[in-house]
Amino acid sequence: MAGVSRTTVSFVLNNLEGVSISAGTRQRVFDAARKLNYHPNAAGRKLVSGKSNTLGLVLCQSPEQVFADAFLPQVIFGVEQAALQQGFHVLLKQVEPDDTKGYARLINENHVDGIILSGPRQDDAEIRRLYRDGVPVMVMGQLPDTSIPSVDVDAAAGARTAVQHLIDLGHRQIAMITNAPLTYTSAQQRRDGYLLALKNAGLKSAKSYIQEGNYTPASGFAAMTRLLEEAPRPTAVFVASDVVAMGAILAIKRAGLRIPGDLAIVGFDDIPLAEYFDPPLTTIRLPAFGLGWAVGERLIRLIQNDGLDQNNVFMDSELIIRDSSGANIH
Amino acid sequence: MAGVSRTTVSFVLNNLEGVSISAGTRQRVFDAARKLNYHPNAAGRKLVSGKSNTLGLVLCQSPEQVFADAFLPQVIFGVEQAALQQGFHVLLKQVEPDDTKGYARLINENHVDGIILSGPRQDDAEIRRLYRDGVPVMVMGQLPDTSIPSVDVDAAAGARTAVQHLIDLGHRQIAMITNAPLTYTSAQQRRDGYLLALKNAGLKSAKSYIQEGNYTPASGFAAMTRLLEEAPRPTAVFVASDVVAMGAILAIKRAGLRIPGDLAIVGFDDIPLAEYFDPPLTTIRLPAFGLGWAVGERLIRLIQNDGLDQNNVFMDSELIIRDSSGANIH
DNA sequence: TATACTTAGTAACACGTGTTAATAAAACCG
DNA sequence: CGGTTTTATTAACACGTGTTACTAAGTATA
Repeated sequence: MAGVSRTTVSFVLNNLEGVSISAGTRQRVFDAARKLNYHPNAAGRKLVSGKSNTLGLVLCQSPEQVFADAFLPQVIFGVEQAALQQGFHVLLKQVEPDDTKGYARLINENHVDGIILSGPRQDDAEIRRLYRDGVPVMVMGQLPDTSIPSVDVDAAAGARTAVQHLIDLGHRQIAMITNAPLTYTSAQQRRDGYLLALKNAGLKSAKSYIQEGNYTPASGFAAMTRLLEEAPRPTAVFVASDVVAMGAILAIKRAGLRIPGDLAIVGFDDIPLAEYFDPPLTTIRLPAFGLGWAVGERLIRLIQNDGLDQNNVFMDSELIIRDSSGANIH
Repeated sequence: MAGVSRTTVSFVLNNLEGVSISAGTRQRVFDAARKLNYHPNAAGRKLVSGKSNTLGLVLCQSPEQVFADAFLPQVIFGVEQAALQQGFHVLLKQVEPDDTKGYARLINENHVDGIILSGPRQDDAEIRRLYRDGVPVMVMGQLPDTSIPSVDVDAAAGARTAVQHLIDLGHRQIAMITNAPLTYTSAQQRRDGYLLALKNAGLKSAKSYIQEGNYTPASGFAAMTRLLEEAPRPTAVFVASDVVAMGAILAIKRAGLRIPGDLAIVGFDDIPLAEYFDPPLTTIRLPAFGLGWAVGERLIRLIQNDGLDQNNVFMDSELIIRDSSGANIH
């Protein structure tokens, strides 16, 4: 329609440097493209370039985990934003935690240029294979014994801060409820921060003072019920998940005890509702959006072969002091 | 490597019917494919077939909306599952609410075969254009004055049930806090259900008894504070969002009133935490996962040119009776 | 045995793009 | 004016697949 070859059209529309096209021709191409409502076909581009301009966001969490994970949307949006900024798309893929190999297809069949793995199992062999084969890969969370680049919240430091806060308030009998079974790294890290804070303060930690939660309020209720039967009863509890803390708080109230008077609570995550708990929850705020953004942005750098300044990034969390820890009561 | 042509390979691996290939050849092809770790290239397929086997999931919600939307992950997972079952992928795309045309590119450039639009603006012109052009499109929610196929919760019916529940408990002064500004369809529907329940019971509805929320607990706190100053003070409030209800509940407690003794509350959504509110929240449970599943499954049918049994689907919600409405107190 | 039909396989085209090497025309230089 | 460089444009190939039309050989039928 513009009276030129396909090649010329390609040159003009891609605004290629080092090729000279007269202004008149250029304009004719633009006009024709507009008139024909022309849009370059992605499949054609992908085929010839070998690039898909797409990030694979693989979620390994089980459905229960996800439903309880109040800030997964923020993480996803962070990835989206980072991708958008570089003209990338985001392909979402959920895989059952035990379904290894479910996502390798994305790479093998060239659907995506790289993969973000959220919440992988410790023994996930597929991600290691992809990494070894030179596939651009980022992990959200941590994988031991590998040099796979990752972005994670410095959960241990956050947990340590949370517990230190309780220690500073004078508590000596501090228990903990984990966010998940200790087979999960994120649960281990938070417990390690708890233990470290106790150790630094010269406090002892009893095994029975650590109860396991599993993402749900119900598990928090059960765990707290067990803790209330401990002797001596703890005067403060670090609950490594706000959602789990919600259940724990209900257990405390049902037992007729008061927060923070009888029992101080510090949570973890700072979900949007935490501020509206009764009492408002002292907790650790996670940079959920920033986490997603960072992991997306770094994966794109890997894809484009720009180097990473550091292989493993740990993002800082922030102590948000509200009423449940008793710090605001004078 | 198998000593046959590409054509034969294609026939064998796609298991094409109506073509006869000897068992020996077939096996040689399989063996070679395995040995070479062969995976068909998606770009090549898409190019020749014109199909991308991908659904575009477009989220129009603003970030604040999304962060507060506790069951967005469930919806997304529902779509994922439906897609997975038919061998489709899901491409996620967030667009600013005012950024029309942001997602048409997905179709124009053939990234996706169809689009699911979640939470569109009422005046979204782009979706109407796509629909008119014959693009497979599904809307989550509702769009007035169109015949675009949609899946939605029957929010009006749910709201009506919630309010009827309060009426059945003997309440006559029933106020409402909306989940969002009334410019949003979902807010309108829930309000309409509220009004209908009142009307059917022969009750009058005062304008000042309807206060607006905007997805956040903070807005619920503010709205409830206004309601508490009304004379006569309502004896029950229907809050059209559990998250907003969380803020409303805090306002009630701050005012020294008791739930449900002084003020009964019914929420909407049944977020995972609703059961652990203090008091546990009577609310309307939405089939979030089912919603996502239905919209995904129907979009695929549209893409494959199977007809839809009905153009607009309304899914039922369910009244979950807990303590906040006072029904369990005898 | 001549004919028709089935079986097994392939050559050739098409999809829509990016890129390299080549060509023709124009401009510059001595 | 002959030769060299620059400018504007294109022909031809490549990417990896699905599909149609065709061939050749084998097998049943009359």
